[in-house]
Amino acid sequence: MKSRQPEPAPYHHGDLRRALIAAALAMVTEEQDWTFSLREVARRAGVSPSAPYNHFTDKRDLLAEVAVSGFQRLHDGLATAVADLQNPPDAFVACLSTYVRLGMENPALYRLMFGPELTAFKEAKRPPKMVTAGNDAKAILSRVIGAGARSGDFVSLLMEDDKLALSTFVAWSAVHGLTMLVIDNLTGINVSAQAGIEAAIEIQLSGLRYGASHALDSFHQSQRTQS
Amino acid sequence: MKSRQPEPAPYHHGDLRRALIAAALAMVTEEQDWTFSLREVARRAGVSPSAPYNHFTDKRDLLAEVAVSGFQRLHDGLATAVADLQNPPDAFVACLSTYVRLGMENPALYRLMFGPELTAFKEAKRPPKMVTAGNDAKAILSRVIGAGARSGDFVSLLMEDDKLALSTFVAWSAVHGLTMLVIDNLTGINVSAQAGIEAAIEIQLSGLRYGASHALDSFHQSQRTQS
DNA sequence: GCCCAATGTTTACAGTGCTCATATTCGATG
DNA sequence: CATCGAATATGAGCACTGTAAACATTGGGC
Repeated sequence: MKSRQPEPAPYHHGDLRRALIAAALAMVTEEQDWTFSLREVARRAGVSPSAPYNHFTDKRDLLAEVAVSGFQRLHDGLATAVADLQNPPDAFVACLSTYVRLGMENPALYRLMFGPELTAFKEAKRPPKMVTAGNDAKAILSRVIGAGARSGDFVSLLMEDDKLALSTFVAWSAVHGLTMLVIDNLTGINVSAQAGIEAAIEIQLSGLRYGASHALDSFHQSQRTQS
Repeated sequence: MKSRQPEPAPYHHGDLRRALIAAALAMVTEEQDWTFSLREVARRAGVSPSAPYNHFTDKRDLLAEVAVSGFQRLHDGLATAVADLQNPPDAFVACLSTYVRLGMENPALYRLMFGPELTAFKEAKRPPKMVTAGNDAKAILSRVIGAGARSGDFVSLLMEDDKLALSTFVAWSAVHGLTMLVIDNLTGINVSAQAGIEAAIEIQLSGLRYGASHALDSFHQSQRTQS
């Protein structure tokens, strides 16, 4: 009996690669865990246990692709968050809070993106796709900080490229650690997490406004002496 | 031959529990990975594959114990780092840089301590031993910040308990994120990592000195209105 | 129409975490 | 000192895993 639907599930699935990534992403999201078996992903996509090996070398390879879509989601979220904000400090705050919010919405995906499974074990290099996807997201934050420097909201020192990169790195690492501690329930403060998060973001903002000058300057010097 | 240590002689084939923890810790350190099999740990300790189950309910349970010793190592490292420093800002910087250094020295152990495997998957609660071990380490940082507030090096607002807790949380999350990005090779800055780390720490210090006032104040307000 | 490469299936293997019944030993008790 | 129970170690075994290899089925270019 022929199916009336356009896809009669033939021998060749058609677009298996994408289907497997989608299935794995869904499973990570639903179970908040990626210890499921590759066989189960295949089952969910309706193919045999070893079919995925035609499209991915590893289970890791599949999960890396899931992580890439996580980075894309992060990038898009940040982009829309700052789209309508002309004021750089506002955009900066929006950036950071969006970042934390996305992490809280799907902790397992966030952990997959930054966790050790795909990151830095042994000699295994982190898949380049993940690197560029992450850089794309980070670039948004960097642009916001740069705009703030030019507008005079942040210290003007940040207009220099290397200082901007350093400052972005610092802000990124701060919000990264913040997100990690929050989704790992390690805040250790007995107040509304939201209030704590907002305060933490404010402190980062203060750093860009006033406090960073001395630190960036000493960085400048250390770079000269060390070369 | 009686053991010289005060520890009462354990049981019949040796002190297996401790031996297994030590073996696992050594393997994590050597291989920078904890995907080894529980059977291999047992092999290394010279016992049968299922012997560990008399002392640990899970492989996770064993790894949790390894993480606990990691936290103890962190605690001891921080304690000795700040031991001889009377000046709070110096102690603060020593704290943070020691933290990052320890993380870099044994990335796999650090990732095990904070990683998702033992942390927050599903309903599995993080082992209480790990929680207290982590809190012990954090307490050192908190004491340093408190001392700085009383000495006048940091904003005096931090003498209040809740502000101190929040501020500790912020500093902790910042250095946590910093360490993570560094050991994951995600810094994205093309300068000496050491210089970047020092600058990042300086920026955190600036926050405590000057910039935190406004943020902590708004936190104060938000806490009142939300309660 | 035919052939090849791409894609999917089946079978198989070594290794895993973990359970359970069994064997061994230790330390307290009679 | 003999004995007994609890603690501890062993071995076989189960369900499952990731992955490889040989085979089957297809679609697109000649």
